[in-house]
Amino acid sequence: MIRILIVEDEHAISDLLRLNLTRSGYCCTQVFDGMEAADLLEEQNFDLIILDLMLPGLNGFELMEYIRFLKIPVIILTAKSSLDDRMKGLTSGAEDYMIKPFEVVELLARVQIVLRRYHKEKCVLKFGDLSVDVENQKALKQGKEVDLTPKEFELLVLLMRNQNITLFREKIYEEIWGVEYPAESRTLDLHIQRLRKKLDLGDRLKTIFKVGYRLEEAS
Amino acid sequence: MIRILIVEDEHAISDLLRLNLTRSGYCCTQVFDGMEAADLLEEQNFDLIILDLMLPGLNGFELMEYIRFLKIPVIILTAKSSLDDRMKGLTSGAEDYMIKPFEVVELLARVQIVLRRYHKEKCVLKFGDLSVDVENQKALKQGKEVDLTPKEFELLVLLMRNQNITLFREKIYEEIWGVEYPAESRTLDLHIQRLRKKLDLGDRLKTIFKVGYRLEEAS
DNA sequence: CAAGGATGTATCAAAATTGTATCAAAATGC
DNA sequence: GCATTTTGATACAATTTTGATACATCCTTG
Repeated sequence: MIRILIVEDEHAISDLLRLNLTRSGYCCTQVFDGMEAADLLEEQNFDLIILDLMLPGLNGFELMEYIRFLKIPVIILTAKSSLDDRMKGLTSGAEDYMIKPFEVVELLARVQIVLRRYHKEKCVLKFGDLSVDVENQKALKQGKEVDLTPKEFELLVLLMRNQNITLFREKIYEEIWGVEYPAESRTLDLHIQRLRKKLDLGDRLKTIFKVGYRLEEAS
Repeated sequence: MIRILIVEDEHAISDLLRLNLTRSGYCCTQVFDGMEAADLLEEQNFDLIILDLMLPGLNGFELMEYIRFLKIPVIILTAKSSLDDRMKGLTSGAEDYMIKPFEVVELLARVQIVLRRYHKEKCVLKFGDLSVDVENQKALKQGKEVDLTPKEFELLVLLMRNQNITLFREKIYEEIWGVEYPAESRTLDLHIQRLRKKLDLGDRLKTIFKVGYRLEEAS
């Protein structure tokens, strides 16, 4: 799920944004001044920020500095008049900007390209303290990279894509090894063990006796 | 010198563009219909194209298809009315668009970000104690120049432009050697080794077993 | 609860992949 | 044309991955 933070003091505009972005499948959080934004950014992670430069409380540009440090892409909203602001906004690290009043379709389009540019739409799978960047063949546990072999990685991705779903041994074997499951082989069990060990999965990677395996949060 | 192709049938607008872009130090070429544009693209190379979608002769979208094939970034110009066109333009591969009538300052800003995104502007890449001046084919380690051969340099630039991103062997090979990766070739490995040695990259240039390589700060 | 099948675990060797050294061909400069 | 540099090939070493085996342990069923 892609998370967008809307930093805008005019409630009408903020709600308009939220409505449309939510409808497009994004997960939105609204804040109405710069301090709130800074606080929230401390504790939560966002994929994109939509920022009105004319904010009460904190100066928009100071906030930009902080956001740049976090490396989160920003689309700036700015009043029609001030071209100077626009230039400043761009050079201070914004990914894009829109001039108020703006067309909603245009906003959605810009959100889309900014996200594409940041490869955020490419999927990062999450499960508890694990996150798996499929594109980059990276598995992170609590933010730290864990070295996985290609087979282990494939298996993990398969499991993560099917959280809370029981995967049959035969199904897994065919997906990963591409051939039918040789009944006596212990290969699959082995790789499951290796994943459990490397990622400390314990019984969050459940064994379904005689059937297969399932990844689910410990209850 | 950065070369921009302006494809616009209204002479007044075309000239306005040329005037401002030239003043900003870009090298501009003007054409006034799609056929001319296609012909010129056959024989010359450009860094950016500014394209009016409403063209006589060739359909703008057909031209887009061709441009996408050339991998040249495009900023689309479109009449205020047609929002549909804008959407189509974006999805057919444009990097950005502007609605006529537009502010010249805004255009310059967009040209700037699109070029930056495409790494066409003069840039010095940095990674730890390395900095690479792409224009001048110079690689510096702790400020001191390191002699790299052309192939080594190309490879380094590719890696530096994709820090923290896993580059697949096939992808690297195609980028640098321009042909499909011959499965048994050890050439790529060799050049990686040479870079590691010359630049003392150790395992900051990570091997992703069976997948490729990735440049990232040691954790 | 005991038997028997299924899974967990440790160890090891084969296979695959990558690292390294050396050398010759190709390109470049003088 | 010759010397030098760059590039890629080859052979072999080192490393990593993978699957097999053996045995321990666990689960299910009667």
